Formats: sequence, C-alpha cells, structure tokens
Amino acid sequence: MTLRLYDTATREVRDFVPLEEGKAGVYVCGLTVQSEPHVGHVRSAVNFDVLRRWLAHQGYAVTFIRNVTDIDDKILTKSEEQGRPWFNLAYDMHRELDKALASINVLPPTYEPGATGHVPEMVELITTLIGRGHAYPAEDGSGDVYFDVRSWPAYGELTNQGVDDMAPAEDADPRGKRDPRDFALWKGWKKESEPETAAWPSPWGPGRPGWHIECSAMAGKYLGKAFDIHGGGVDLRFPHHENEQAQSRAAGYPFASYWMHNAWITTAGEKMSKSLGNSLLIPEVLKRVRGIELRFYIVAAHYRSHVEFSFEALDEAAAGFRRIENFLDRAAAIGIGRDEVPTTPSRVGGPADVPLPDAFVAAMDDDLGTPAAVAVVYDTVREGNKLLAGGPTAELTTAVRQVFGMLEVLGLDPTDPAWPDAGGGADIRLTDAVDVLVQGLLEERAEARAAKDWARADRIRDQIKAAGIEVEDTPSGPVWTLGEK
RNA sequence: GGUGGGUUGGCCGAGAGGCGAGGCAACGGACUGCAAAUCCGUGUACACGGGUUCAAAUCCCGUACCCACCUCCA
Repeated sequence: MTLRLYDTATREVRDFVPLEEGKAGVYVCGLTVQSEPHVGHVRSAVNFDVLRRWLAHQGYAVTFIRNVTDIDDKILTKSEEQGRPWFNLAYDMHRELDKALASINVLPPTYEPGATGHVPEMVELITTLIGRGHAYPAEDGSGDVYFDVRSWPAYGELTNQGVDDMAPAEDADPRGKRDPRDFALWKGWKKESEPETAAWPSPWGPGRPGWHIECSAMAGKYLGKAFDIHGGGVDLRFPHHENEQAQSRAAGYPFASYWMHNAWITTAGEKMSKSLGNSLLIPEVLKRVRGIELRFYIVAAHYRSHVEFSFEALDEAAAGFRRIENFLDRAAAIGIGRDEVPTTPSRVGGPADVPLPDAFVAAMDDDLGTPAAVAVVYDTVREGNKLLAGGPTAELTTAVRQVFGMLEVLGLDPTDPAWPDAGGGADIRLTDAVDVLVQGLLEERAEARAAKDWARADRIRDQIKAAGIEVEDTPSGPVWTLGEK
C-alpha cells in the first residue's frame, strides 16, 4: 500500500514517490503576520500537520518548513494605521499565530523561516535570474526588479493558464515593465511613503523582497533545489505558487514534485477574510469549544473540500468527539489508560506499537482521507464499547491502543500533554481534591441507594450536578466527570 | 473572458458504476430504581433534463444555481 496524493499541478491523484527513499521534504506557505488568525487560517495548518504526522507515521524522516511572511504591503499599511512600527505588528501577530496553533496541537515545524531574515538568499536568486535572462531591473529608475514572464515559456503550467488570458499585475507601476504580467521580485524603497526600516541593501538599491521570491529562496535553502511537496491554501495557486515555480525553475531548480492545496472554510458562503467578524478568531472560538474539538471539526472534513463554517456544526463535532473520549475514559477507569498503552515516544508520529486498522491506513493513504479515517475510529470505538462490558481483556487493550494510535496520527490524542488545557500539575492536584469531596458524597449516595431511598440518592446527585459535575453509574461503580463547558 | 471547484437524507459530512461511510439529531428496543452512558434496530439522500449501461449519486451531453483564483488573501 502506498501513499497517494492529489497533485494540483497534474490535477490527479498520484503515488507519492520521494526524491530520496525514506525522506520527505515539505514546504508550506504559512501566514502573512498582519492580523489575528481565524478559523480559516488554522485549517491550512491543521491539514498539513496531518500530512506531516502521517508521513512520519509511515516511516519518513520529514523535514517540514513553514514560513511566515513578515514584511509586505499590508503589514506596512496596517502598522501605519495603528501607529506602530511594522516589525512590532508582525512580531505580535506572529506570537498570536503561535498561540493559536499551539492551542490546536499543530506541531512546530522543523524550521520556520521569515522573509526578513533571508534577504541575501533572495538577492542571490534574483541575481541568478537576471544573469539567465529571466529578470530585469525596471527601466523607470524605481529600483524594482521584475520577472520576465515572456522569457519563460512554461509560465502558467501550474494553473493551466495561458499568459494572454491573464489580467495584468497591478502591484507596481506598469511603466517599468516589459509586459504587464511581469511580477516584482524586488521592490525599490519608496522614500516618501515607506519607513527606512522596511528597506534592505541590494545591488539595485535599497528595497524589500517581492512576495513570491521569499518562498523560492527559503525552500531552496532548507530543502534543496528539488524537494517533495509544496503546500498552501487554494488561493495561493495563482499567482503565488505559479510565480514561485517559474522563478525557481527559471533559475535552474527543479523545485517541488507535488503541489497540495487545501480548500476554504467559508462563512455565509464566502471566504472568511471577506465576512470578517471577530467571532471567528481563534480565541473567540475557543471560548465555545476546546482546542481539540475545533481540531476534530477540521480533521473530520477532507482537506480539499469546502467547509461551510457554523457554530452548530462545530457543536455537533464537539459532541461527536466526546463519544470517543468517553470510550477512552471508561477504558482508563478499568485500568487501560494511556500509560498502559505505550506508543511512540515523541508523539510526533513514527510507527505505532500496534498496527492500525487496515481501513484507517487505506483511508489515510488515499490522499489523506481523514473523513473515512475518522469513521474507522468510530467503528473501533463501537467495538471497544462492546468489549468494555467484559472487563479488561487483550482485545479491549488492542482496541484502546488502536484508537490512541489513530488519534495520535490525527493530532487528536486527548492525553497528549501538548494540549494547553490538558492540565498541568495544578490541575491534577485540583482534580484530586475534588475527587475526595465527590467520593464522600458518592458514598452517601451509595448508602441511600442500598436503602432504596431514591429521593435522597437523586438529591445528592443533583447537588453534585449543581457544582457542574456529572455522575454516571457504570457496572464498575459511579464515575464523575466535569460537565460540558 | 480564462482557470479550478461545488450542489448528497432533518443537519454535518464521505464515496465516485452494483452491496445505505461515519457522526449529530429523532424514534423504537435492551440495560438501569430513575437518569446518563453503552449496545441493537429504524432512512428508499445524491440540483435539474436527457443519454450510455444488465446496473448511474458515480460515466457522457446539456441546463440551472453557488464559490474561488486571474499579481502580495489560508
């Protein structure tokens, strides 16, 4: 069984064949750190996090690079509006992004390069392009450098477009361009309107990088001239990825073997950036559901499917995920918990200690079929729930191990300490304290029940419930859990 | 205008020629003092119109509606 991935460039599902056996190099376009991350931003990160975990689980040594764009027009515009330096805005938003990603258990990449730290690499690449006749400094003295689209016959190959069908670029004064479709590799510093801190020295005078060049330069630096997979949101297909590929290949680099693009999360039928609304920012969403539930909501849909976001659907997903957690909790209550189920030491994938169900593996190998994979998790949970009635058995242990193994691949293991709300030492002490108090009440209730004094038994249960704690009677005795938030 | 994608049951969301993915909700049953949880069961869903085929949600043709990208949006 081999991994198959949908390649945007060829518009078909293809076998994944790495350039180097046993290794996978992945580059994902991260965010432009210009505002707080919302649900849509985070989807891309989760989707590619699942890709990474699956590759690792299948035994690949994964080098995973996800960049941040920390200088661009919007950052400059917004920072000016907010009356603070652009680098402060970018840094603040970068930290917000880190926090948001941590809250949904997205692993930190192998490395996270930023554009501003890689100007020399970009200058070098631009110089190469000029030398090869694929780029030229603007003739209007603006200090801009453009990629010469007409000089690269393959231009448009990624998105299946002809140059003549495209609308001309508007991000620079067209007077300096040979063709209106040429795009900026380097942007000359505009003294009158841009801060001095937003300019770096170059052979063409002070300026800053064009958008696309950073990814070409950084992918080349950290993954090599050829690498396996390049990912990002669908909107980046054109122009960003088309331009990246054109630049890199025109410079003589083979670049990415596979292109993967995640679809949108929309609200009211439109992309989130259009519908705005603070309620979709990650901290707001996390007031309603836990991070793990938000992640489950994202993972339960295929990465190439549009998802129409709604809080109702989010609540449903959260309810569905608790069913999985309930199974794990009940198994733990009879002695089959996470500690008894050793899997990989790093929790970053790698082969599990128990073979995952064939159907799960097949689903994941089929272009990361997470919806089908989640269905297998539910099937296993249902079987496990049946087994649970028989007490601790080898079959039950296997089911628990498989569920943990599958959840880990999806980044959804509730016992993973990476979850910020998984509880540190203080939480555990608090839980122990509450346990003592609740156990006392449960003993009283047990006495009442033994005496068939149902009124008193229910009164005690209601009293506990008033504190936000649910009591369930199980074959092995009453179990208390914190109620839903 | 060019390019890419979508329309599935009360809801969410898979699938891509034949056997009803899965979840949420609902209803019935089992279990329970009652609940809860769990298990079992219950649905003639594939935008519309044609066609191909023994067989179409799935392939072909056409129509409608929706969305995205076309130079700094995940």
